[in-house]
Amino acid sequence: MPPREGDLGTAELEVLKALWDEGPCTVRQVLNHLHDRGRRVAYTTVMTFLSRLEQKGFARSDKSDQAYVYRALVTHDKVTASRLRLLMEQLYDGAAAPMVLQLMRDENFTRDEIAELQNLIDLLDAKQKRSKR
Amino acid sequence: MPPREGDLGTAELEVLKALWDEGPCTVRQVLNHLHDRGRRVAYTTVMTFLSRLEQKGFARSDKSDQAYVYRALVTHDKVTASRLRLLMEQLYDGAAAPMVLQLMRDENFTRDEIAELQNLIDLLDAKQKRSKR
DNA sequence: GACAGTCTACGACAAATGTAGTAGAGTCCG
DNA sequence: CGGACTCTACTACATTTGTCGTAGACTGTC
Repeated sequence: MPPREGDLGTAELEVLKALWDEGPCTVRQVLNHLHDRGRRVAYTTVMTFLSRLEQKGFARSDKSDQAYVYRALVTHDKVTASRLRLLMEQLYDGAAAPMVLQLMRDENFTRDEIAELQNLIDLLDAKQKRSKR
Repeated sequence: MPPREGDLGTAELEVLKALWDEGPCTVRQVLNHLHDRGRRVAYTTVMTFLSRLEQKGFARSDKSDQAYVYRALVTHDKVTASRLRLLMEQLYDGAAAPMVLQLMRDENFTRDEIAELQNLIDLLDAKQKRSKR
C-alpha cells in the first residue's frame, strides 16, 4: 500500500479552500487569494494543485473566455466530515463521543457557543428519546 | 516548504497506537499486535516505523536484555489534540465550535453519550459564568 | 562448534506531495 | 506588425511516507 489513498494534502486543501471562500476562480484569482493571506507560492504551483484537484475529482474546470475557471465539486462539509471520520477511525477506533468530549474539554467556548451546543444537545436528546420508543 | 512538518503519517500512527494499547513493546510485540488486527506488514517495516517515531521524538527505545523496547513519549490525548487543532486551523480557520457542532450533527450518539455531553456542557457553562464575573 | 532463529543496521524504492521552471500559444496596445 | 503579457502544457525534483530485503551480530541448542 503506497501512501495516501487519493486524499488531499495540506497545500491542496488550501487551494480547495480558496475555491470555497471565493467561489469559482481562475488560477490567478486563487493565487491572489493565497497571496492576500500571506501564502507565498508561484503561479504554476497553484496550477498544479488545481489540476490535481480536478484529477482527484474535487474540482472541475471550464474554459471561459480567457482562462480556465475552476470550481469546487465537493462541499466544505463533505470534506470536513470525511476528515473527521478518518481521525476518529485512526485515533478513537471510530467512536465519536470521546473525540467530541476531548474537543469540548480542550477548547474554550464563548457563552453563545455553549448555548448553541446546549441547543443541539437538546435536539439530539429529543430525537434519541423519540427513536427509542 | 517540502511536505509534512514532522508530523505522523497514517501508518506511523498505527504503530504508535500499538504502543499506547500495549504499553512498552519490542518490535515483535508491535508486529504481533498489528497482525492480530489483520494488519499485514513485515517485521522490518515495523522497525522502520519505530525508528522514525524515535527520530521524531514520539517514542524512545531502551536496550533490554534481548531486544530494544520502545515506549511512547507522547500521550494519546496530546497527539489527538494537535491533530484536531490542525484540522481546525485548516478547515475552520481555528474555530472549535463549528467543528464540534458538525461532529454532533453527523454522528449518532447513545443516550449515555448524550448524557455525558450534557454533563460536560453544564460544567463548561458553570465555568464560563464563573470566569465572567 | 555448527545450525537455526532472532535482532538490528543500512540501504532501497515507488508513490504522493509541495514547489517551480520553461516553452509555446493567444491577446492586447501602440 | 512587434513587443509585452498572460495562460496552459509539460517536465522536473527534493522530501516524506509506506514497504521491504539483505547482511551481519547474537543466542540457544544439539
